[in-house]
Amino acid sequence: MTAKRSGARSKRPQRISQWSQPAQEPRSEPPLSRERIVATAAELLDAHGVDGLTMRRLADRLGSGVMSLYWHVDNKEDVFDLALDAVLEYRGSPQTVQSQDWRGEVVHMLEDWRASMLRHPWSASLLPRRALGPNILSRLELLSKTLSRAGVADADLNVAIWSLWNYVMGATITRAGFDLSDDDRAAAQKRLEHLSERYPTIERCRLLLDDDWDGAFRKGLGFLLDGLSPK
Amino acid sequence: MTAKRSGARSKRPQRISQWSQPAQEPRSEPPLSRERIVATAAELLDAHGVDGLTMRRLADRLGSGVMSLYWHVDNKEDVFDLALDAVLEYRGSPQTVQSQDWRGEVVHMLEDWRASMLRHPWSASLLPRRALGPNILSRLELLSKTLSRAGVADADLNVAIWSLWNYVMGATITRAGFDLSDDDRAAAQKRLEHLSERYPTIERCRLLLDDDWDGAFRKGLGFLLDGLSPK
DNA sequence: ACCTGAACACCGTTCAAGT
DNA sequence: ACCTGAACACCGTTCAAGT
Repeated sequence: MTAKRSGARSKRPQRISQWSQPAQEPRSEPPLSRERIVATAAELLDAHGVDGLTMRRLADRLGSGVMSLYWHVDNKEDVFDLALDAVLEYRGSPQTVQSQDWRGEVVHMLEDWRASMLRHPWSASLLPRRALGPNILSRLELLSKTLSRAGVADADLNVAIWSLWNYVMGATITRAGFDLSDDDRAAAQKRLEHLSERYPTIERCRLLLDDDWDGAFRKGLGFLLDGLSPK
Repeated sequence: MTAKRSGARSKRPQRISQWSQPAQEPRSEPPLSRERIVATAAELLDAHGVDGLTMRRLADRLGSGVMSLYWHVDNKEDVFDLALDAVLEYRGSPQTVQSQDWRGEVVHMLEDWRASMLRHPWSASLLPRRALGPNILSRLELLSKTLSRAGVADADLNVAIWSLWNYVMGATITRAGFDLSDDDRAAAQKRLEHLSERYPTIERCRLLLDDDWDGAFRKGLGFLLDGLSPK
């Protein structure tokens, strides 16, 4: 259904006659597969960002013709969907013991969620309008189960889940977007200085200069969980 | 600096000789301007979505050559940045009286923020990696001022602001993304039914079918504000 | 079942030039 | 100061065909 990241198997065919291969690509490629396509797409996205992913480049890197991709994949949108979900595979504690510390569990899960996406910043900018892949659904399921066990009533569960989801997605997108060059930072700073009479409060609390993103994420999540906690 | 939405002035030149105009576009266009470009871009985005905005189509609709746009605008990215900020102009209560109900004020501001973006769903998908335009900064400034007046200490202000921002942006992006056709909804539903043994909790609380987005937004925001309230 | 090249209908932007 | 057309180096995808 989606990239299971089974790793490209290295069962390479290896039948190269000495001269028929025109000294182009000595490495013989394993056969094309959905998994290889998605993994390579993620590499390309890591290296060149969202705009750097091109069906032609993807095919190039896979050593195939462009149109070969379309046998395994519907279209470029499909590649994006699969790449996003692939990055979100959850490798949490395999057998969660019935812990008493549900808050700690939730915080851990959501910090991992955010960290997984920030490792591949393009995933944040892919979030809008993308479908919920199986890995995302798994994470949502685990979150739901934990909250439910913690005593959140079914009637409140949806609000709790969406609130946490919203918070995490907003934080991740924002953080990924602000992970700019120092030049950009300096420019923003300069603009703010110049306009400090227009945005005095922002200027005073140095909103745009605070770079303790991780701390702010944890603290705000704490506040949200305070509000969500079953009474 | 950015689109002030001053409205296209209608000081149209009006010097059309009867035959030199080859019966193409009878309407004589007002001169090109940053404002007109941004306003027209927003129209195009409303009508055809993010992928529907093309420099060529934009120029067409403005009755100019493509390259004329580049005199007023750096590039396509620039157009996106300007369009996003243009949609976020805040027309709130002009002279806020020193209200006692800071919570009500914050809720109103953030609901308006979300509503403004949902009126133009493309704005949500434009959020990642976009710069903070003057209208966004104004909204952040107003939010900061209100929280500060409400008694949030400067030391906690950044966390409070970013938490609320994250929540609103996450909620807006999610909601805009889920505003799909009924077909998509039905498909998601079907997939979930089929996989209900894999995602039992999600299935049980009908997470993906609950469509009281506004209510969920308000409730979750309430929880977050509970946590953020100065003690 | 899987892969391919040619072709189509587009893109954003550079450049050298016009007024 | 403002606008332009031609040209460049790309795109994603259809199609008819190959093995």
